[in-house]
Amino acid sequence: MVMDVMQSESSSALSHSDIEQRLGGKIDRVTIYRILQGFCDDGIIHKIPDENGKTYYALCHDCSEGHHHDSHLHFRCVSCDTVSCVDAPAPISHLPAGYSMSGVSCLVSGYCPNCSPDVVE
Amino acid sequence: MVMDVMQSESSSALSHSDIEQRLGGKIDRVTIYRILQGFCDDGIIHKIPDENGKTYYALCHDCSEGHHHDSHLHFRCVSCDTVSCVDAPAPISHLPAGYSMSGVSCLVSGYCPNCSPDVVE
DNA sequence: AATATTATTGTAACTTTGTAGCATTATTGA
DNA sequence: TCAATAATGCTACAAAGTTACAATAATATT
Repeated sequence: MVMDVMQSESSSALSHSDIEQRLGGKIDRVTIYRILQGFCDDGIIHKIPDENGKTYYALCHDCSEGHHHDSHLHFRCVSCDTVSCVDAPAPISHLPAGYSMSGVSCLVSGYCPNCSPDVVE
Repeated sequence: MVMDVMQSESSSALSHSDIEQRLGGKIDRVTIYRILQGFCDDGIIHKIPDENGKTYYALCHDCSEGHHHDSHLHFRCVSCDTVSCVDAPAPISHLPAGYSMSGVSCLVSGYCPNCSPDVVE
């Protein structure tokens, strides 16, 4: 059921309370946490903390069994205020000497295609 | 006093509770929040949410009055578990068509120079 | 089929983080 | 000195997670 909710809104990431609301109390708060935790462990969904520490969860179309990339972009639209996965490569060019990289989590803010000034015209 | 604490540990970012501890109860919890908030507004420190939504605060050496860059890297060392600012440029190369960017917050995980396998040898 | 075992869920309590409101104390200015 | 403004402390509150344990459901075993 949790997966259904997430797929129904596949383009944007949902917070725990979003999911809870959409399930209308049919599944307990704690159970939802556990299920999301499980999905994360299995690499089925991404956990995305925003600038204020609020966390969102999103399915990733690119990520399937075996092929899971942790280091890709997440995007928050400052207009429609949705968070989503963006199909873009790991963005780090090079780090200063001495640093090695094992993962990246990156949240970009701006206008999404729907809310982009061009489109709104 | 809050600034003193942050400068004394200038290389790594501190959480609110870190700061609270180091002040040993001399300043109230809420006041610390307010001071950190103020520093953030003034662009003196950075607010850095980690992968788990826990937020850290860090001085940035590069950022001074007037010259404040929001879009730069933060780094968490998976070994010594410290969070810090990294002197690297805004890392986003290019976004898919339709997206526009106004800000980036990026947290890289890996080994810091101190904990790097080479150094530990 | 009946029972034991294991995994999932629900429930309540608790911790942590952050915020809001208001009284109290410092600071500044006239 | 005394009013006005700002900064601090304190209490209470809300939201987000976690933990522990009881209750249900699902599997397995005989």
